[in-house]
Amino acid sequence: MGPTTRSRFVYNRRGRGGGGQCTVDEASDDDEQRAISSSSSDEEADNEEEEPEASGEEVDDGDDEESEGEDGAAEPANKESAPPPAAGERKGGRKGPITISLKKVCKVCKRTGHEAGFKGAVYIDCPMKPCFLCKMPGHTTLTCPHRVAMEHGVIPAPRRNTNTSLDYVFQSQVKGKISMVKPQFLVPNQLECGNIKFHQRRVTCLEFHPTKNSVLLSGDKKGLLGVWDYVKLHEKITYDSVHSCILNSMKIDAANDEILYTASSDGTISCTDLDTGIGSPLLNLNPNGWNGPSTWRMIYGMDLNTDKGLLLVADNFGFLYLLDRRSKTRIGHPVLIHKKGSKVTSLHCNPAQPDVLLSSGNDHYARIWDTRKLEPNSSLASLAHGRVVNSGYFSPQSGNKILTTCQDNRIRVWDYIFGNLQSPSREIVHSHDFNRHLTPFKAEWDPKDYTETVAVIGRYISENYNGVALHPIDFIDTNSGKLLAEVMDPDITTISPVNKLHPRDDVLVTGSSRSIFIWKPKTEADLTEERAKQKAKEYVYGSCSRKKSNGKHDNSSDDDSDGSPDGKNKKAKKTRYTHTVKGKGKSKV
DNA sequence: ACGCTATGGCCCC
DNA sequence: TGGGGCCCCTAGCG
Repeated sequence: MGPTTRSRFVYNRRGRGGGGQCTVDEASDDDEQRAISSSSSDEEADNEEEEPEASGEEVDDGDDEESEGEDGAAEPANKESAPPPAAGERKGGRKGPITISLKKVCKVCKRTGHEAGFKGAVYIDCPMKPCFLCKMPGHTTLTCPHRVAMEHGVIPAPRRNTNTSLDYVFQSQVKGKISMVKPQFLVPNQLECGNIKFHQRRVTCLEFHPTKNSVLLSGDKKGLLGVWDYVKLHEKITYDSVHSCILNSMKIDAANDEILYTASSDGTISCTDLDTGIGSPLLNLNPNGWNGPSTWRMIYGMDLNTDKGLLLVADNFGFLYLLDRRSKTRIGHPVLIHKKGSKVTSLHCNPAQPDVLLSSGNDHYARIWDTRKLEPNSSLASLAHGRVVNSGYFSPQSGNKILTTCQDNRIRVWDYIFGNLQSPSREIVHSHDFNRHLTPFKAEWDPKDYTETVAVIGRYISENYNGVALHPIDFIDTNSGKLLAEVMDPDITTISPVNKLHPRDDVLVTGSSRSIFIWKPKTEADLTEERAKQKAKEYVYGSCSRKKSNGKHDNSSDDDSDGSPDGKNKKAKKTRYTHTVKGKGKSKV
């Protein structure tokens, strides 16, 4: 029981706002936090308590759902989805054959005759728009060929143990070798420590300390930098004066691990001594202050060439700057590496050959450079993308592969950088398009996976998970495009664009809105409890199902956002979105 | 319960 | 080539 309880730190499921989420500051002792956390049975209790409040409508609810069918204007309690006339009917004169379908107005395109938007936890695409997932016209997400079912969820299949001779052979000969070949891949899918929420704005970057196992660095949109220990949560330092706006990137050299480099949209690079807390500016691209957006320089991409002691930095006008780490001086002139005036979104030095640099940009390209011979138009390769490239990374071990995330909802993989780079080896359709309000999604390699296969990335499009719209974090096999795991928790209803895997441990850290979450793999005990919980739930549904449907508030996270569309946790079938691979040379999707 | 707003990217003129 | 407007499966605040 312990572990799962642990995952529910958010205990203000009743009163919004007043309930007081458990922030790290307030309750420093994590054991106490565990004690307060609510178990699943509490949840049920809450639900039932809430029901009487809305009981009058609840009854209607049930009836309507039945009379109108699944797709129609069901979920009338959902204020938005119910068109005004229908709502009126319902309020006053109960059910009846409410088939006033005439005035269906689409919330997306504002035209009549159809409806789009959330129906409970399911989002209905507007048929006038291209597919939200693959961006091609002619169909919607529901019928998108890239929407395929995932075979296995995050919960592993039950262990086979038949004690036959075959099993014996398998255990003694085959299995031993398999684990030699590839260590078991453990998905950190269990919330380990609750809602860590000291950032006041959305989290924009996260980084594990390269040598101290439980030390984590986090940055937000305001420029706040947090250095903290996720085992001893009270050990936390925040720096609010290092940067004045979006903290875009952080780097620590493992060989010199007390110095932290940070890059920000305020146009500066700063280095902070983590021992003394003293910071000093390394670069300021806006020495003359604010003169309007057309001149203000922002820094997004940054990386370290540890061999040469170089810091590589790129701005939103397409220029790359080289800095000598020690003398803190610029080397040479800025070099235009992407279309003039376009943002360079990320930089990555090849782990095997640090002189080789990968840059990604708003000009729809990722480019490979030799930093020893930098000139405009001297890139070793230009990798074309459909839209803005959010990030590009060499594979963490050999540096032979490239993984990019592009706003055309595709993750691209190049298997061999010395081969033909004309087109990617694979394109994996995956929902990570974003609007300006979110931190860009970036698919990142699992640094522990020396087969250089697994990547992690948050998902934009929501999925109906037991009646709640959630945005999972996806683990993707970049060789096959298969979804290995989707990580989510009913308490996290916000989108999780920032994800980082621990360099050594099976730990995932997620930045979702203002909150940070730590995930670890599920233990046997977790699984057992989960099954029990599920069983209990089934029982409740079975015995008093009709009344169960509302509970709009019961799942709201601390964020208390209305990012969760109303009425989303109606009971509804689980639908899954996933992704598919497009092999080289296959017809255009 | 609203309504506002971030300084995103794209399209169009 | 540059500015204005438009589009949103956002989130949090007043």
